[in-house]
Amino acid sequence: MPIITLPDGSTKQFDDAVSVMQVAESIGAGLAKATVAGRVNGVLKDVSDVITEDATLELVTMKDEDGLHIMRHSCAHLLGHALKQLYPDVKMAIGPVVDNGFYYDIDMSHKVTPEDLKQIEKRMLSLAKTKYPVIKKRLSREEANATFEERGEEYKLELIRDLENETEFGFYFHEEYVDMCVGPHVPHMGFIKALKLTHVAGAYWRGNSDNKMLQRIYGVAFANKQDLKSYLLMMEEAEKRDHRKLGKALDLFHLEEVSPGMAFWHPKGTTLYRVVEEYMRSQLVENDYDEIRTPLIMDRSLWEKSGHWDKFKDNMFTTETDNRDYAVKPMNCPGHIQVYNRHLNSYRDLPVRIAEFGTVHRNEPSGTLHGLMRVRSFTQDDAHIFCTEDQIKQEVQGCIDLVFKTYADFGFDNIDVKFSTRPEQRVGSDNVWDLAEKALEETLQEAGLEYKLQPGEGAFYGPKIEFQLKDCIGRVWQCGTIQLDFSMTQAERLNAVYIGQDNEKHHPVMIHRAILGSLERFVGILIEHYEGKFPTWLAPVQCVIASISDVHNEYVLEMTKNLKKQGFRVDSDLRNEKVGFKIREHTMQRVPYILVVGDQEMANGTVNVRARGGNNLGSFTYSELVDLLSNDISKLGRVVE
RNA sequence: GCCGAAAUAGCACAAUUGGUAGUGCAACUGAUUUGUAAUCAGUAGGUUGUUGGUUCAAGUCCAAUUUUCGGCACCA
Repeated sequence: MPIITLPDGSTKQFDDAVSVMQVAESIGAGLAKATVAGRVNGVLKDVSDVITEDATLELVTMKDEDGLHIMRHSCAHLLGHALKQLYPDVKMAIGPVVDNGFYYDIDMSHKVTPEDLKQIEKRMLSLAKTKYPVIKKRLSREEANATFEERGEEYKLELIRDLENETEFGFYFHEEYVDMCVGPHVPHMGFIKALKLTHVAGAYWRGNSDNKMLQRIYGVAFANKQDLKSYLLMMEEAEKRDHRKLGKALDLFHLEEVSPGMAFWHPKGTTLYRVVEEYMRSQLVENDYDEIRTPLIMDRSLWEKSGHWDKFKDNMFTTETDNRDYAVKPMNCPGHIQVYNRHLNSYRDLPVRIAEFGTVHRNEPSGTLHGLMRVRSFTQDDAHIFCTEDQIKQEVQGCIDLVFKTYADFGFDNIDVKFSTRPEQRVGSDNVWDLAEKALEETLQEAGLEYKLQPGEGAFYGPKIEFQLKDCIGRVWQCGTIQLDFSMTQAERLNAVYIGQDNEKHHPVMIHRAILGSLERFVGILIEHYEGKFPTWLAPVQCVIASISDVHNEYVLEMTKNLKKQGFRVDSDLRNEKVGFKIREHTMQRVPYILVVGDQEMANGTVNVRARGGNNLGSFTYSELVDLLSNDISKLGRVVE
């Protein structure tokens, strides 16, 4: 005699075991119709699942995030249903839910084209329209195997084989199509109203590159057509922010075949890049770092000692001369240890903070390159802190503070923090890893930061904290990183030492830390974050002074010269064009201020200021203009436009 | 690296079944002297990513290769 407690606290008593749907029906027909699934004692269940004992129950509808999730999962099954009808020889692998949609990995000889996607989508929608019921059954291992053997679903059979301890499997029957799933799923396909198959791509079976490559069909799905439409519109808008497009349109940088994955920075892009670098340099001074520069190319033996050669030799650029093998540096740390070791250090010197805008080259696999986000040549705002074990927490805390201050100055407040622990392939004893992981984790907790644990994702020499930002279409990129390293400084590696209070030699702990990470990537993210409408601080051109006709040119040139002398980035536009033409062009170039000079302005010794966005701010004298720009710049990226 | 797609003027894009490579913007020249998102006219610009093949004829078909795009695997 189960007593069901509903979210409002009310209870319902039933004489016998009762299904989620029966409870919904007992409340009302409308609710029953809208119910996708139930949350029984906090666990999602199908509407057909039976409750035998007292429980709390929440009915899940499409207004619920979980409802949407379930519908998307059912979309994957619907995709399977449609595919099997259109391509009977297709073999289904796995079909999970992802952000905004779902995918299904499939194996078949026919290569799915974008044209095919349209046909498959059409079939899915027409199947959904019939609102056929989804029937759930629990099958024994034998029945499950028999079902998939009959259908030649070799991937599903492998999945069953690997679920060694299970005796029963959840099966969902979609008319003639069958899929195995933990569920829950929609009670009938009428819940699927708005979906779109977006693209097809390759994906390895079980995410392992030794396995066969399957075809992965991606789709998005929403509760209704309106939501789907606004999502697609949002994606279109987001694509306009793409740093590769804006990089071209705003004349910031380009990439070309002669040097894949290595950017050619144009004058405007270089200005932007340099402002970012100068900002970081000012932070180094404020936080007691010493800036250094180390060679691009160093002897192979150094990389063998550091352990990089062993793990990354395939991804390193090498060169050879006078019978010596060299590697182009993929990291700055070995060079920094050479500088640390230039003299004997005392415990009194620690912590030693050594920083470099270090350009590194990594021969990344060709398929990974992506605009400025993933490149083969990039500059890290890199630093290494040599300290004692007692100083670790304080130093890591200092790095975390610097990360958040820096990101806020650049206008970012949405930052994901990840904590990555020991990987399988690593150097250093387990004792040392225990120590390092504990130190980082405790600092994170003391800082009160929310973070996600990534087991096994650490660097080969130590655990790391990562700071991630998102690009315009939701892809996540690692920027800042703090890594704790007890190994590199040891005698058998690069042998960094200091003389302790006890007059004995000790090896310091090394903290690897980058705030922006790769300057290239960070600039790429800035471009997308601001859609190229950089705050005045970062804008490659802060204002353009446009003459109305050539009688004003001399005045414009004089004003331009004066502003440049004050350190502002100013261009003049004296072209023989109408002012509307000039304004259009500089607006499209996203210049923060356009200063118009005509007879009036010349007579009054002013400029007319038009702000980006089209607001006319009126007439400004020279000193008023200087104030306007200076005030703007002093806010850095902490501005809301 | 793997799977799939793509590559045409500085940029954005056309080019029917294989049949003279075009348009817009930008550039250059001239006219125009302009008041807040495009003044008008003219000129020039290309071995269609590269290499090879099929064909009377290739931007178009085939092969190889490079790069880019979308994912996957990788990411010190």
